[in-house]
Amino acid sequence: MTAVTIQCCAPIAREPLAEHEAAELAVLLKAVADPVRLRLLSMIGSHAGGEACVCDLTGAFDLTAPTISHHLKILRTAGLIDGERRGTWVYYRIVPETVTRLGALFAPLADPAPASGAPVEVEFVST
Amino acid sequence: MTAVTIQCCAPIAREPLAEHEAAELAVLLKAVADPVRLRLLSMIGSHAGGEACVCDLTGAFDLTAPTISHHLKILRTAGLIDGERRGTWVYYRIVPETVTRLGALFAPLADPAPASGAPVEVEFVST
DNA sequence: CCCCTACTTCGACAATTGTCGAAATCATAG
DNA sequence: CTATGATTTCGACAATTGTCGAAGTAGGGG
Repeated sequence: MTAVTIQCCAPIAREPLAEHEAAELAVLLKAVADPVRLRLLSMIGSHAGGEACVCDLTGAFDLTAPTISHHLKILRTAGLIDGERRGTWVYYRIVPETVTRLGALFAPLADPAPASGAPVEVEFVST
Repeated sequence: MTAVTIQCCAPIAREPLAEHEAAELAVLLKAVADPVRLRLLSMIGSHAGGEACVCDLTGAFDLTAPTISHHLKILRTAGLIDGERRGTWVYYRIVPETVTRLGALFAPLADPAPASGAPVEVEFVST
């Protein structure tokens, strides 16, 4: 099952999110909004070779295999990771595009007009 | 105003998240992982003057005032917005440090790992 | 072939969450 | 002081979610 690759939405504080954009993003965010899944994601991403098999992951948790599998499925469905079976083991790796998209959503809030594709600089507005 | 950067946690794919870090971040992410709250956040952030009163927000939803208030409370408790009462109305504004912190979590993943398997290509998806 | 290990799917259950209506609080106007 | 409008708190309820054990699929080795 391969996931949807959606791309949309300027940084969250730039302009009001449309209803359907918000709904889409919420699915993605719900997928990361869990301690177990956050750790799974970071374990997979930082694992040597950029991938980890389920057997590398389950040991780190006090949870049963079905539960870990359930969380991995949610991450996969959201398009955050991608799994591949090689022989006995199933290997997961991060889908960088999706993670990057999340990063862009919460990009530093700047004044509404850096115009071109130039990098955005952080600027805090003082009250 | 000084640009405070709250630090916790390198980008998610950099190193395994500690259990308590994951728990903490999950609270923050749960706060944004809802369509209504995402829209609230973006409406507040992109509103003229950088702030919006509750009365500016409720009209955009098909929800009752108590429900909007509930969502605002969750955002506030998570440290994503800050509210201030001025006369009859309550004004909310974004707390940029917290939003920035989320952005840093999903910062573009650099070189994932010492080549041991297939390399991961980092691609930037822009809107 | 049968078994064993790795992983996923299924069905059930308790805990959490989003929503509402009713009632409370808070500030201004009369 | 009372009335009115803006917002929050409270209590209840249905829907969603995280977890488990049991059973299913897939691959490798005797």
